[in-house]
Amino acid sequence: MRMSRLFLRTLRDDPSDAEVDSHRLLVRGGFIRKVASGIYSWLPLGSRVLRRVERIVREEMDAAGAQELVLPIAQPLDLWERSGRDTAYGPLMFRLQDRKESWFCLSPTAEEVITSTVAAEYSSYRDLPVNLYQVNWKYRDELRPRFGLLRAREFLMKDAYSFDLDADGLQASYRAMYDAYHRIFERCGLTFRPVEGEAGEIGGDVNHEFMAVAAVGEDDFVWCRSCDYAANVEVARRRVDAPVGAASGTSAGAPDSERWDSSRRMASVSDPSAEDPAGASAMEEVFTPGLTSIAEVTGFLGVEPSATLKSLAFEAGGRLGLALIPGDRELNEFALSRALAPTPVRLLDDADFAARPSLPRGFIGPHHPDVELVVADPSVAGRGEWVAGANRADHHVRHVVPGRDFRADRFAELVTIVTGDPCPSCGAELSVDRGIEVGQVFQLGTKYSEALGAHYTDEAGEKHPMVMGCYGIGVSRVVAAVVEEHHDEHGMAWPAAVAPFDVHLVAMPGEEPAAAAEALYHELRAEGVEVLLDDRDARAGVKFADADLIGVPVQLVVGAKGLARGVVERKVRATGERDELPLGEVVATVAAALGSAAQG
RNA sequence: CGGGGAGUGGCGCAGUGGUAGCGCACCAGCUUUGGGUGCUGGAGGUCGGGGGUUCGAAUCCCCCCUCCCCGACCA
Repeated sequence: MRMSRLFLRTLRDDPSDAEVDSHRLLVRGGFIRKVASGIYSWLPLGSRVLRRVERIVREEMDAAGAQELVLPIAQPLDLWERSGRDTAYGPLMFRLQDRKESWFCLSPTAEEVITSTVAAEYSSYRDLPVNLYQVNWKYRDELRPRFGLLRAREFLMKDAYSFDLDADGLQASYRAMYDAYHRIFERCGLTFRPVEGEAGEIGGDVNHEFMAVAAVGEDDFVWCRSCDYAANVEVARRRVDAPVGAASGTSAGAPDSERWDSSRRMASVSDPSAEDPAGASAMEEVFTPGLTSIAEVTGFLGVEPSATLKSLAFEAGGRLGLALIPGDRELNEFALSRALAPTPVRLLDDADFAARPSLPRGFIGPHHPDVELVVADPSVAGRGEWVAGANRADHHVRHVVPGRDFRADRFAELVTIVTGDPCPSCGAELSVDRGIEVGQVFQLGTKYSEALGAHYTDEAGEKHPMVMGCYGIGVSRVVAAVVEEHHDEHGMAWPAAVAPFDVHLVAMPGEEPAAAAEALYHELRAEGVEVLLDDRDARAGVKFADADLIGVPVQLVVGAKGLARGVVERKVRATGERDELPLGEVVATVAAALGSAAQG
C-alpha cells in the first residue's frame, strides 16, 4: 500500500476524550474514529489489524474442530423471551421495531439463536458433538461506554457454542476451547492469564475468563504465586482457616504483635490490652461523636482497623440483614449475593437509612435488635473481641465478643481478597492484578437447550437436552489490549502477527531514494511481504514520526546517505534496534525473517 | 440513575454583550532535505439545537440534545 493513496490522517495532538493509551494511539494513528459514544469506524489501518486478529481466531477455532457460520445480528425479541433473558438483560439490549411493529434486538450474544438453530436441524445422538462459531458484531447499550474499544457499545466478538451428549462430552469440548484460547492469545502477543470467573447473565457453572494483564483493565483478578490458583476477584477466596489479620499485618503495616498465629486463634495475642475471652470484659459503650468511618474510630480509640468490626446493612427477601467483616477489609458484594442466593441482596442506600432511623449509619453493630439475618465472614469468629458500632448514634462499643454478645446466622467468605491473603488451595501468598477480559469460556449445561427445545434421542430412544458450552472472544477488544501491552511514548509497536503491515518502507526525500524504495516495494510484495510504502512528499521527520506512531514492526529506511554506501537501514520498532542491510540482500533477508517469525 | 465538566473550522484550544480567533492539519508558492523545518498567501465555522432577554448574544436566561469524567452497573 502506498501511503500517498492510503486513507489516513494521523493527528499530532491527542484526542481530548481518550483516557487510555490504546484509545489515544488508535485514534492518533488513524486506525479508528468515533462515530457515537462507544461506536467506532475502523479505518483501513485498523481494519487490517482487526482482520489479522480474526484470522488467528478462525485458524485456531477451525483447528479445534469448530465450524464457522454467521448468525443474524437483528434477532426477534420473542426468542429472548423464551429464555427469559429479555428481562435479564433489560436496558442493556438495543431494541428496535420493524414497520409491522414487531420487536427485535441487536444481538449482545447468540445463545438463543444458535440453540434454536441446532434444535431445528439436529435430533440424534449420532449428530453430536458439534461446535459452531461466528465472528460478528455485537451490541450492548452500556450504561457507560469507556476507554475507546475496551468498553464499546458495538464490538466484534467471536462466539462459539458447543453441543454435547453429556457432561463428559462438554468437558472435552470445553478443554478444546480452553486450549485453543491459549494459542490464540499467545499468537496475538498478549500476556494473559485464565482465571475462574463470574457467570454473569449467561448463567452456567464452570467458567474461566482470560485476562490480558493491563493496568487499565477493568477487572481485578487474584493469582497465587506458588500454585495455579487464579480467579476473578469477584469469586476469589482465601484460605478459610487463615489467621485473622494476616493480610492487614503485611499490607497495612500493622506491628508484628498484631499478627495472629494460626495455632492460637483466640484473641489474646492480638492486643495486649485484650483479655482472655473466657474472662473478657463486658461490652463497654464509648462516646464517638460524629466518627462514622473506620479510620476515624480507630484513630480516636487507638486500635487497629483489624480490631474493628464492620457491619454492613442489607435487605434480602424483605428481611434486614447485616454482613460482618473485619474493619480493615472490604466487602465482596458478589460473595454476599452468592451466600444468600437465590434471594436477591441489596445493600442499603442513603434513602433506606433515611427511612430507618433505628439504623444509625456509621454506628451499626452486630447486635442490632431489628436485624433478622447476620452473615459473617469466618474471620469474624477468629477474634476474641471487637470494637463495633453501638447501634446508637455517636457511640461505639468495645469488648464485643462473638458468641456472647452477638452471633452469626451464617458464615460465608465475604471479604474482597487483597494482595498478601493466603491462597485457598496452597496457602501461599496471593497477588491481585488488573486485567482486560479478552475471552471467556463457559460450561452452560442445559439451560438453553431445555428452554429452546434442543434435544436429542439416544440409542435407547430416550430424549435428552443437549449439554452446551459457550466461548467468547472480544476480537475488537483484543486489538485494544494488544496496544495497551505493545506501545511506547512514540506510538504503537504491533506484534508481527497482528500488525497492519509486515514492513514499513520509508522513502527519504529525493529522487534516488524514491526510485530505490519503489523497486524494493515491488520486490518485497513479489515475495508475499505486506508493505506500507511511505512515498509521500513529506519531510523525513514527519515520516519517521508517523512510522513510529503506526507501529509496523519493521521499518526499512531508504535514504540518499545509505544508498551512497549501498545499504538500507532497518529498524525494529519494538526494540529500536537498527542495522544496515546491503541493498541487494534486503528482500531475501526481510522475507526470511518474516518467514521464521511466522513459524515461531 | 446520582454527582461533576464540556460542546467554537478535520484535531487541539482561546474568546464574559459590540462585525468570530490561534496552533496543527488542508490548498498554492518559496525555503528546507535523516526526527513533526521556516516564511508568505489562501480556503474552511448557521459558535450543539430551539426559544427568550437586548438596539445588538458564542457570551445572559429557559428547555432540549450530544459528549467526557467519578460512582452505581457489566457479555
